[in-house]
Amino acid sequence: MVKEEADSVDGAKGERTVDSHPQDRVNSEDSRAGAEKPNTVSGLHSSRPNKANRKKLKVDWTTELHKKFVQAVDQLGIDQAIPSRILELMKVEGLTRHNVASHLQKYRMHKRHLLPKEDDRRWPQRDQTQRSCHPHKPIMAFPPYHSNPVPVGPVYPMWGTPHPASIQTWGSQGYYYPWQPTESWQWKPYPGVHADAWGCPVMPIPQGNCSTFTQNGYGFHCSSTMDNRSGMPQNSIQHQPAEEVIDEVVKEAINKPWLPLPLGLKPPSTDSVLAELSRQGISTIPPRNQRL
DNA sequence: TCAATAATAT
DNA sequence: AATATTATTG
Repeated sequence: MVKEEADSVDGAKGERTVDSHPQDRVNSEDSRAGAEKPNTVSGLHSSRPNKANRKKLKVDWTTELHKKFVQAVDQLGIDQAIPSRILELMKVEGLTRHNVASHLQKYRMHKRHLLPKEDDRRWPQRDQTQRSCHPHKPIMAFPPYHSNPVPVGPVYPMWGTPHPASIQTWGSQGYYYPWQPTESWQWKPYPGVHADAWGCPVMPIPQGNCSTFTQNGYGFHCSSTMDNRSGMPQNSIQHQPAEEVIDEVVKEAINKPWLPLPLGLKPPSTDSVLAELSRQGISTIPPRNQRL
């Protein structure tokens, strides 16, 4: 049992391709995936595959699952981002509060760690199915005055990002998530959100790109200054910014709507934003609380 | 063995 | 609910 990754039908990928499963299977019992799946669950005794054994099976936090998780957290906002609520919002059968709590823990930890620090290069992605939306890895351009005139002040505590309610946003309207889409985390910047929604990089990178590229002032380290005694190909990013870089920028922009967009990013149209929201099942913009 | 990740305990 | 600890896995 252990992981329940198996059931991808196609066999093309070990992982499932798209969520498409409104209700994930958290530990599928299907041991049929080929003689494998040794019963790790010792306590599992044949009989009803149903609920009897759903105790020890591990939840595989696939991207899809995680996506839901993140979305739930997003919706709830940091105030309500509590395991039980998250659980509800996710509506994943079989998932327990504990599962969520555990994941939340990890989630928070990671955020804490890689946020205040330099690049928040996301976690390793375990599913490369839907890679970034930039097939050709265009390069991002940055304003020269990049030294960030914006007194972005303190680094936000990560989980408690301020609610820049009064700040002008990209869209013509002043709208955007009150609690802000704090997800600099996910493997995919925004699942299902396409380039059009968030803007596409359009310009080649200037040469002076070595320093920082995030609006915060921190960014990727200049590889030329690093001692690569190991002779690693680390300078690769210099000439060809990985999608990570792009992701980085996009995320940065998403996370800090109140900052000016970096050159090369076009703001999403209000329409696309709304469309995306409704796509995600959000037809109404929650003012603040979801609580009752 | 070790690191990562989820489960379980406090 | 949050955090700490333990267990499992690769």
